[in-house]
Amino acid sequence: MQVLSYTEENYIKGLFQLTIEAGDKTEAGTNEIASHLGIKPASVNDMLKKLKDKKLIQYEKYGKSSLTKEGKKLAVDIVRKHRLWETFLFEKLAFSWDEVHEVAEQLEHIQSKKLIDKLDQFLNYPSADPHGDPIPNAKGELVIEARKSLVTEEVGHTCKMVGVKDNSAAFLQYADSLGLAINQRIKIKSRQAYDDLMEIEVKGVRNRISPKFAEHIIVVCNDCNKQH
Amino acid sequence: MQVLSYTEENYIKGLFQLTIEAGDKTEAGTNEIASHLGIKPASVNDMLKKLKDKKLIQYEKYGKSSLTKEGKKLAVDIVRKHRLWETFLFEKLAFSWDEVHEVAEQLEHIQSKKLIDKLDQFLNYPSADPHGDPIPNAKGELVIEARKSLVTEEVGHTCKMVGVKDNSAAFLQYADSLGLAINQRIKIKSRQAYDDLMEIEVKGVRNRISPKFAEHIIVVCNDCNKQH
DNA sequence: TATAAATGTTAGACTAACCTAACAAATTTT
DNA sequence: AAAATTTGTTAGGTTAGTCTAACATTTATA
Ligand SMILES: [Mn+2]
Ligand SMILES: [Mn+2]
Ligand SMILES: [Mn+2]
Ligand SMILES: [Mn+2]
Repeated sequence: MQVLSYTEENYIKGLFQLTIEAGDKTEAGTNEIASHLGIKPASVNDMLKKLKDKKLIQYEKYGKSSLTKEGKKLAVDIVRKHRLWETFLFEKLAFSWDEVHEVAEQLEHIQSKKLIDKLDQFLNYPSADPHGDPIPNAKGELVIEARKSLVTEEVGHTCKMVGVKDNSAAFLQYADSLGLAINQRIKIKSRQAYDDLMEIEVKGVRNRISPKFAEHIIVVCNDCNKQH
Repeated sequence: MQVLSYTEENYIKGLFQLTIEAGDKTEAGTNEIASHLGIKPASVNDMLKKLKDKKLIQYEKYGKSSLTKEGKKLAVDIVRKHRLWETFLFEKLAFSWDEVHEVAEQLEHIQSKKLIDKLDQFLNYPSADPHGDPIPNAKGELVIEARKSLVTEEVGHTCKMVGVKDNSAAFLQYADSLGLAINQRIKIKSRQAYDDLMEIEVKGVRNRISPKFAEHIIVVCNDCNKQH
């Protein structure tokens, strides 16, 4: 397994997030990758050629890009490191939910297999990071449960929050203020037909939230599964 | 306080090690810095000009280099991070003595004041790393005790090991095999006049060691201090 | 003190990772 | 199907950090 540069790692991880992890797509375009990484399309184009040469992605001129098996393996490994570090920061160093991501962006690039395996052990092999995202195991296996967005949840159902789609501090702080956290139960009380505002109940407290906000809360719902 | 690149940090740290930390010098030459960092003198020369522009070092053409106050502050901070991470790896993740340095070389460059302060707290504000080297506090204060090399120790004295001067795995493993570790008491039994081999006693076991080896073991000695 | 050796500098080149500006292809809209 | 828009590529530059080869200065030695 080849060793990538800091920058190459970020491209591979970005492509993973845009395809496999997004769930609904298997490939991503040059401009899309560029805006995701905050880099100009011309620069991305250069890197795509390089990653193709290294057999980490599939790419043809004017076509979309996708990870090869090897590329995916490397990407999952970076995601594993990122989430284990976030868990460490949250659980052991008392970082708050919205502070862990930025530091993990740096820590995810530390190269030491032993370090990450020992960290995993130290944290008692966690299955999810502080945002509820699943942590791949040492073999690179990623268990993706049946998840959905809160915005699609039905009135009357009670679901459990398992993650977020937005990691910005603004979003996370807003979520906090509503009592929302990983593993928090959420009951959908009503949905206003006119503007789609949802009324939710969290720890006995009711609040109304926008579809834009609800869109970014990921939940699992037993009620949905029952009456499938 | 300016933010340095990964590379600039390594130069500043290297110069710190060659001057202030070596104890016996206040400045270092271009070739000396080059061989310490494993970089060619021509490249070092470029960087010295750049660091001078940033007011981190004093340097004149054909002269030696030394850290400015600002440069020293930055260097001490990197050393603090390096040693806190080594302590973390050793104490919390069960890394062995000779494995921590390599990984800490990467971790020392992570940029987050909060991270390092929290780590310090998590480790209960340690004063020395696994090799016995002092850890600067959050204010950048570095307590340097009166230390000496084992090779200069007198026969009959009992001293305490507090550090090493060589961090290579070969050296550290050799030290381990002799029962040597931080805070380990060492008694000097004799010194052979012909070849300067020293006989030491560690945990009741006697061994003979070369001056080359003894040179790299750092000790503090109460017996020496008594008869000042 | 003249010469040799060691030390330090400069010039020119290279790579990785980025950029802007101009252009080309593909897709969408009219 | 033509035009407009979006998407992607190319050419040519820049910067940081490295190198080699040639040259200059300082220091040590004969
Ligand atoms: Mn994250
Ligand atoms: Mn990253
Ligand atoms: Mn070290
Ligand atoms: Mn370093």
